[in-house]
Amino acid sequence: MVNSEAKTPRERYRAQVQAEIKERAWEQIATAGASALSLNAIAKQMGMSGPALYRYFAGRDELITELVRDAYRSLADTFAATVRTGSDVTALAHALRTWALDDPHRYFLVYGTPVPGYHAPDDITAIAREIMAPLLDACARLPEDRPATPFDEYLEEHRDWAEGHPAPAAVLHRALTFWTRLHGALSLELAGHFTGLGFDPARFFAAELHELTGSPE
Amino acid sequence: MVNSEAKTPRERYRAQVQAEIKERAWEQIATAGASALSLNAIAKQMGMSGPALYRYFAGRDELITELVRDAYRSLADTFAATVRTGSDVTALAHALRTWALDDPHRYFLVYGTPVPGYHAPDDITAIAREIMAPLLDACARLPEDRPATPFDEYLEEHRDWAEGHPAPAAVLHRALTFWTRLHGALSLELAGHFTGLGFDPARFFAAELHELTGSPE
DNA sequence: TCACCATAGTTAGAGGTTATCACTGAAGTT
DNA sequence: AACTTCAGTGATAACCTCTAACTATGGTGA
Repeated sequence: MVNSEAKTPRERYRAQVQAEIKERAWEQIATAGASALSLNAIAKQMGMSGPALYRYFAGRDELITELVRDAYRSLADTFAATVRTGSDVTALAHALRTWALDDPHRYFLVYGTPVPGYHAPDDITAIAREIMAPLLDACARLPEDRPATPFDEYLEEHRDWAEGHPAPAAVLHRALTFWTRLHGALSLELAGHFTGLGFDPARFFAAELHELTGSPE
Repeated sequence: MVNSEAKTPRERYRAQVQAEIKERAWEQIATAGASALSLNAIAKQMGMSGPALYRYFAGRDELITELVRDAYRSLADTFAATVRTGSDVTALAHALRTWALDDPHRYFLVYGTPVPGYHAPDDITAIAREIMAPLLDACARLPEDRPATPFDEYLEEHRDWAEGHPAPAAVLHRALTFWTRLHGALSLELAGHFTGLGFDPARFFAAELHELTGSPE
């Protein structure tokens, strides 16, 4: 998070303050959500006046964009670290769930309700695809024991997003459903739509995962 | 939406103003999202000063709660109307998608990122369950051609949320996955996570639906 | 018809926010 | 030692929510 490559003392100071701002911002987001993020409050917490923060971030939007970027980055790193241990798609799913439960607001910063005027910068969409890569790899290692569906064929002709990944369309399809189904279960759980329903969200998540991989529960 | 049952002229006027406030609020939400909803701006649009709105809503939170309630109500009515025509689970799914695409912000008001301090009143959770009923009915009419899973058995012992619905656990499971999977596909589509990926979200939605019902694509 | 009163809408203001501006003072550089 | 760069300041504008006190008006009971 902190750029320790900085040479001059000024750059190091700047990087450190910038990092502390982000840290406070994450605390605020974790407790009250992104919409309640207040530059003023952060400044006050850090013992300086409001406008001082504008030396470090052009405004609230830029700070949030930075946080969104960090959130994406964090998930991408988590996935990369998981796959580096030779883990399968199940481990990836649990890594996702752990990452999400670890800080639900961070999850919603990535996959939650979009801000209307906002469009993610290119480097963020690049990280989004970087997240996809380990998922595709893991899905490619799964046994292909399912009959090809019409959507598989369609996907074969619309596989731009795989960016040259050699996996067959059935694998792409599996990765896609992995993403959307686990997001469906996870986001509703995190948003509290399962509370009071009497069943354990973890078990439902596991059930969805098992149906995804085809392995017995 | 408008309470035309009002007796006195004052009540009718009041109901009408209240309805117009909500209408303007929906416009604002549609263009700038719920977080950008401004009572002041609504008042100015309606040609009156800010504090006047407090005669109609106790505050911003109450207005948003009302809008959330209306959104739930709208979805429940849409489902009820769909099921009244003797439609199956497929029609229900398309009704959901149409309803969501019709006003994405309304969808996110119901199923999107939760507001941190906010807890839905009882009558809203009641509508949420009211939404579940037609879905359970439709799923019960589907042929049961799948082997029972361990999660089915687990669900049999945790079926409080079905509220006395006679459907077997397999049906509950199906309704649950219907909900979460379609939400997963839909919410990612609405949030723009599929843009630039090259495939048609409608086709993916259809593919998920077909896998859900077991019918050929 | 007239007086009354409940209520819609007003202005003023407290306290919060983002953000810009001109300025000060200190740190690093030459 | 002089100079330049830049972090942080207070003042200010323009918003926001929400409260309080006041005015004006339309419906209603005597």
